[in-house]
Amino acid sequence: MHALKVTRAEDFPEWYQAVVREADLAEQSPTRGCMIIKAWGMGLWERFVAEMDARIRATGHENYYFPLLIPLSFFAKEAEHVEGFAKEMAVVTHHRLKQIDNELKPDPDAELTEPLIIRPTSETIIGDAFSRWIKSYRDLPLKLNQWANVMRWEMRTRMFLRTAEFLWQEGHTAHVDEADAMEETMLALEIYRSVVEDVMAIPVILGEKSENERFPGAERTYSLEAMMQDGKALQAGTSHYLGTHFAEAQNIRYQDKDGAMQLAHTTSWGTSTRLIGGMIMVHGDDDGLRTPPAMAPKQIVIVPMLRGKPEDTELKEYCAALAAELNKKTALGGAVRASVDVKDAKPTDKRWDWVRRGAPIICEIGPRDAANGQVTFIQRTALREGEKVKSTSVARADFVVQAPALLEGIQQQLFDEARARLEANIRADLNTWDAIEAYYGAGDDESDVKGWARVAWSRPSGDDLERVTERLKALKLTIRNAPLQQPASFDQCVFSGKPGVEEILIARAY
RNA sequence: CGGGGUGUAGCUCAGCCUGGUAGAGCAUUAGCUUUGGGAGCUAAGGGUCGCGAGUUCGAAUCCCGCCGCCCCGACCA
Repeated sequence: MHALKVTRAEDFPEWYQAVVREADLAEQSPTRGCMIIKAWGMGLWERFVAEMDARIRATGHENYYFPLLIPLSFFAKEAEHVEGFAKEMAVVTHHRLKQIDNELKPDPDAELTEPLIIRPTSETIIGDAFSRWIKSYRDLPLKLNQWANVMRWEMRTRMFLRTAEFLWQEGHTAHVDEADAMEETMLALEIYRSVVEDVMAIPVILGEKSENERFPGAERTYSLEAMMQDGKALQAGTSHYLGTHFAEAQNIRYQDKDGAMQLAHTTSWGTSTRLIGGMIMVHGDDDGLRTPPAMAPKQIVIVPMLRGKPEDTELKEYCAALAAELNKKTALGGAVRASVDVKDAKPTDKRWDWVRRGAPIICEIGPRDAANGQVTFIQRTALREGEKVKSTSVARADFVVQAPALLEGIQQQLFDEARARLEANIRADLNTWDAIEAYYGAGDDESDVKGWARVAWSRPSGDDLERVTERLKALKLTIRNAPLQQPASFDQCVFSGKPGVEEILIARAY
């Protein structure tokens, strides 16, 4: 018997929805395509923010805040950028409501002279500020970051993975030249790798996006690609070298040491609440989420087995003291996060609530444990032994000493499991188009996992690239990225038979 | 935005074909029993059946329109 009614094997999308709901992560809101992020889900996001923000600051960036609303005219400046976002922008046109025919409607007399766009990303308004702030080479590099909500009017939304409104972090920087800006682009990618792999325990492959998958207005786009348990890829973060495109469009110029005017080279990079969805699909099991300890808002949850009897008081004290002792310990680079679940609910219900949320360690302390000075716990990543829930009892002092190593072990275990899955599901032997078609085209049974393929190609451009993506689309495949780590020599291009110049990852994707 | 599905109690769903003003299980509340582990018995509360218009003496049920959600597609840093 599992804690969720749907298993991954039965129906992966249904299972995903069940985890979001049952683990108390988020729920659908009355506003179309938007979600209410609940305490455990928000706690995960806050852990992400803490870890990401620390790394962004440590590398010389500072946080700013720009407006939610952007003048429409700002978007008209960078042609590709507008084209990329025009179809999904929410527009504010009025500043007042009025009762008309018994209905509240925008007041026709209160139309804005210039409509405002709810930001889908902030390149334009930040670029505008850059153009005023940057005058001299001494003003560069300018490295800033913003934590914000953005809105993109998506046709098809999915909790965390693609919502109309989402929370994210967007870094924006300006540099004297390409070399400096490229260094920054790769630095951002490394910051992302560190948080996604070391904190979220999600193994990723870093690489460059193909021409057709680039951010609108970017010169080069790099991504982190993660593999979900159904074999699909999820873009876990992107970093863009914008060249001088935005500098030209928005007049971001500086005077160099010789007094000559130069265009700044800019970058932008972002990660979002989408990663929470990725974490669910990488680490979840049929009992709910398995939260990596470094991400868990509560790493150790203590459930006292209260019986409504006099000894309850002593039991509560024992548990509170245990939590306090654990909180003095250090694990995964920070203080251990342990707390007692004092909610007035049945202990077994509380246990399963925490199992579904994926608390790494759940302690269940009864009067006998308190009397014997011991701790009985279950480990989320080793929940069952056969059909039964596996619990372990150890002396309290030993548990406190071992807890940090236990948490670190769970963190490592989750990462190793995910990495083994990633490596096992990348085919490197599909070196002809026929082989690709045979593999991905055959028996479209949704239940068998079809992972990624790593293939050589001749890096076509323009119409040739268009034809390649059409062929891939027929198999529901997309080009994910060209991994940074490339072999010394290449097979023939699987699409054209020409000499290969690069290897790319192709996969079905979210 | 196209195709398919779906919307009935907090949750999972039955009822709809063959109209007669609402059901089950779980959850909730109360009482009793139980107590090293997703307890048992008894009782109670809870729904303008997604929204709107229509046919009808009468609509959860039939007709029309709209909306949300889920899946596939298109689209998508």
